[in-house]
Amino acid sequence: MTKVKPEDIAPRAETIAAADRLHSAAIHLLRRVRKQDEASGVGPAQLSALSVLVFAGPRTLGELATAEQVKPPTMSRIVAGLKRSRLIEIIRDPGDKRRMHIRPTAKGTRLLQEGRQRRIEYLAAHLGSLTASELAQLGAAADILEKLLSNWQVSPL
Amino acid sequence: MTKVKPEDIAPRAETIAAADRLHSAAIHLLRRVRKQDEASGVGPAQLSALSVLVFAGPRTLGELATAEQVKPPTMSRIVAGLKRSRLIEIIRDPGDKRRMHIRPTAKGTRLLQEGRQRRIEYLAAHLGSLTASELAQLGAAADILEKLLSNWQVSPL
DNA sequence: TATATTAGTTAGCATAGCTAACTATATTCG
DNA sequence: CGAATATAGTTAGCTATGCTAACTAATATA
Repeated sequence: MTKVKPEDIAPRAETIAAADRLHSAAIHLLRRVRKQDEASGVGPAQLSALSVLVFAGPRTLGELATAEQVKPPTMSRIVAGLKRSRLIEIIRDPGDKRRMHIRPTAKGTRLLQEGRQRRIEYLAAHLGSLTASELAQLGAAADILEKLLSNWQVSPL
Repeated sequence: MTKVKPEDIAPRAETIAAADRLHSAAIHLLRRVRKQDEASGVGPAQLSALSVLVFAGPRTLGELATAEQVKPPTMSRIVAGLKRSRLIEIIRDPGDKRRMHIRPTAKGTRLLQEGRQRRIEYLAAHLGSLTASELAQLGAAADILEKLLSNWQVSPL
């Protein structure tokens, strides 16, 4: 009864197949939904960062970069774009002048929620053709994935 | 007994919730997996186009653009990059000199399969912490999604 | 206080998306 | 047949998003 770590287990055929199909489905799903987001006139990276700010609250630039799995210079430019469009505002940290706290403006919050609305309606219109059981399965899968992703340690390079 | 089209149905709360969680899970999953693909030294758009060529067979540039939901100039550049890296080769159509048939080289096929291997091992190592039941649910969800996506009519603009 | 660390920016490069305008080839129609 | 039209792909030029390297400014530490 030897104990093995996940990384040591040679993936079984079903695992491989599930991983592959999941990957493919995720790519194709996002391609479709992404098109809806274009209507907002804001790029995907900006939209995603804004979404963090709206749903998880204000963050510093570094925190946002970490949350979005992006390097600071990249986030710096994303934030600059959001600021130019007046979707966020920057509050200087009173205690540490190097830091900036970034938070959505009312306009930013509105834009994000409208986008969400649009995306949801689009997706839901298509999910509507599924049976209740299928829909439930998708919801369950999403939950399993999110749970999995939340303790998914990114190996330090 | 009035008949309604999917787009006319106001999405129910569960549908909205499922759509949202699905979208979020897909985004986060792909962010992780994408990192693995970087090891190939080929960008995501090139990798995705190459994958079509390897798994669905040779295609013209226009067909590839359609398959990848991208405009012809974009695909033109993606193909140029793949050619520069000698991952594909171009065969001129004998009957119509405007057309090009694009097919993977042995190197291209190898690179794609190695990438798939790497991605699968990575994903599978993490999926391995799931129970058999959870894994089965993910696989089922992927199938439902792919089925849904395959008859997902993109509304003509 | 001098040094090191941390937060964020700037510059410069590559990929990827778009539209508009182009070339070259095929097709259609008078 | 030949002119007009349609189709396949390319080129040029814009934006957005990713990176690394090198920088500034501020804070923390020795």
